[in-house]
Formats: sequence, structure tokens, C-alpha cells
Amino acid sequence: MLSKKTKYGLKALTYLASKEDRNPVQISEIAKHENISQKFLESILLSLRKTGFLGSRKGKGGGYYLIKDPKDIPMTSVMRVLEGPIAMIPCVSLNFYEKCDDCPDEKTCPVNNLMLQVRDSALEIYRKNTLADLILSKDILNSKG
Amino acid sequence: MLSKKTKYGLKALTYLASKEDRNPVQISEIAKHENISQKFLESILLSLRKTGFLGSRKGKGGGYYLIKDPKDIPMTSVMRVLEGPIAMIPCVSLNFYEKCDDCPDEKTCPVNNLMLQVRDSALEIYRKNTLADLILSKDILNSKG
DNA sequence: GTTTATCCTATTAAATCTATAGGATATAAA
DNA sequence: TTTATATCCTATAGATTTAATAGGATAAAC
Repeated sequence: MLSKKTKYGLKALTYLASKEDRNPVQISEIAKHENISQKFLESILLSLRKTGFLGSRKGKGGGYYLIKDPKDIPMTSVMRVLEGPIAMIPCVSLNFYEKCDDCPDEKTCPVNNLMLQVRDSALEIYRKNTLADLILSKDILNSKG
Repeated sequence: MLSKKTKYGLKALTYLASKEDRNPVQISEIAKHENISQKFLESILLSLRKTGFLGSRKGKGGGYYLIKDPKDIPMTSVMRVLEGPIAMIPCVSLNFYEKCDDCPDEKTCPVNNLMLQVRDSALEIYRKNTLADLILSKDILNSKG
């Protein structure tokens, strides 16, 4: 299950990316627009800044802004920062690998094998979707609606 | 993240499916072979019986056994019973749909759109993998190792 | 009737997630 | 230089979920 942290983080990033300019946007504005608890969003944006996705400015006129081009931000990296592993089980994770302590041999484990396939298919989706694709799909759907 | 319940349930089903006959197998045997807490496994097997995957017999010589052909058990149905929704967010779930209360319109939600793609790719994997495929992959890998 | 193994409910323990509190720090403007 | 503003940061509380255990009831075999 996707955590609310990830969901809110994705929405905030998309909101920032959809703005024409890259001027700072206040937490309160994003929180209000996306129906997110402001304090909770504050901690999410903070972590997105610390991991290199956002810049910030304090004081009046301050806020958060994207520091990269949305089309250079693949969902793989966003998901790994917000949600953690993309794999459903640590023994098939590329970036968060851990051995199962109940499993004598990964190579013959049916769960490992199945989850490897699931991980690969998810990776493919996240790799081909950048932040730019998220706003794009939003706009397209909007104009159709 | 895959719950241990699901992981253990999959291992138990695979163990039962890999047996040549369909005679009852005791919980203790499965638990020992797969390194699972016996009491925990007990509750998992119970739910697999109640959802129509397993049969059981009490008393001496009793235990659990598969009541369907492994190749007629797709991972979609196993996952839904053990893990719940295949989708990462309820608003894109086929069998566990729920509206997001923070989201004014699913059609223009970038998270919804992304997670729809992820769900579809996972569904494809789970649909084409049956319980028979799990033992198969195990055997193939075994003979290669 | 004794042994065996599942059945069933309840409960506890642990971990994780969600959200909030409250003040520190830095920036801008009066 | 003072005041207002908005992020920064740590800590913690509350809620939910997961994992595991306890203990007896029930049914079958011998």
C-alpha cells in the first residue's frame, strides 16, 4: 500500500512542476490546494529538499521550488526517497537488499522468483514515467474532461 | 511491502503443491520445512481453507491439502486473499475500490494515473503465474543449481 | 476413551505510519 | 533594527497494522 507520505509528496511535486515559473511556493498554498495537513506536508517537503529534489527559501516570499527539470526526475528516484524500496520483498530489492532469514536459498524460492517479476514490471513503469509525464497526463485528461 | 502472512502462505501453498499426492500434511511439517512459526502458520492455513484453497482433516493423519489443481490457481486470487488489494492505492483497485477523500477528481489525479499503470503491470504478472508455475520455477532452478 | 491435530477467539507485543507541538533560524520589509 | 513571515528541526503522541501467542473447543482415528 502506498503511504500517504508518498501520495502527498507526489501531489506536491506535481503541483510545483505544473507552475510555469520556479518561484518559491509556500507550504500553506500547496497544502490547501491538495487537501493535505500542513504540518505533515512540511515534513515531507523538508525530506524532498534534503534529498535534492527541492530548494527552499525562508521568510516572506519564501517557500519551496523544483531545482531540476521535471523531465529529468524519474519516478524511480522519487519513489525510493518517499516510499522506500520498489520491490515488495527485500530479497529482490536493488537498492534496499536484505536476505530473508527464513529462506535457505533465494534461487529456489518461489516467492523470490514471483516478486522479482513484479519488481521488474514496476521498475519499467517508474522508469518511463518522469515528473513531467505526471503533469502531462493531468493536462491531457483535463482538456478531455 | 509483502506481509509475512502472504509470504508464508505462498510458501505453504507451494509446499503442498509440490507434493505428488494430495494427502493431508500437518501444519507442523510445513512450519518446520519452511521455517515458519507454527501458530502463525495455523491461522494462515485456516484462512486459506475458509477461502476455498485448502481442505483439511482433523485428528490423527489429519492436516491440510490442496483441493484444486495448482495450474488452476492464479496468483491474482491468492494475493487478494492473503495480501488484499493488488493495487497500491484503493482508488485504482478493482476488487477493493475506495475513493480518496482528499482527491476532488480521480481522472485528473497524477497519482491515480501512475498507480493505474503499476496495478496493470502487476496484474499481468499475477495473472500469468499460477501455483503450478511457482513449483515449476522452483524445480527448474533446482535442477540448474 | 485416549491421543492427535485442526478450529476458533481473544489478546498481546512490536512496528510503522500519520499527524502535531513548539520553538529555532533565516529572510524580507517597514 | 525591529517586526512579520516562512522554513527548519526534534521530539512525541496517537492510530493503525502486523506478527505472534495463548488456551481451550471440536472432531477424527485408533
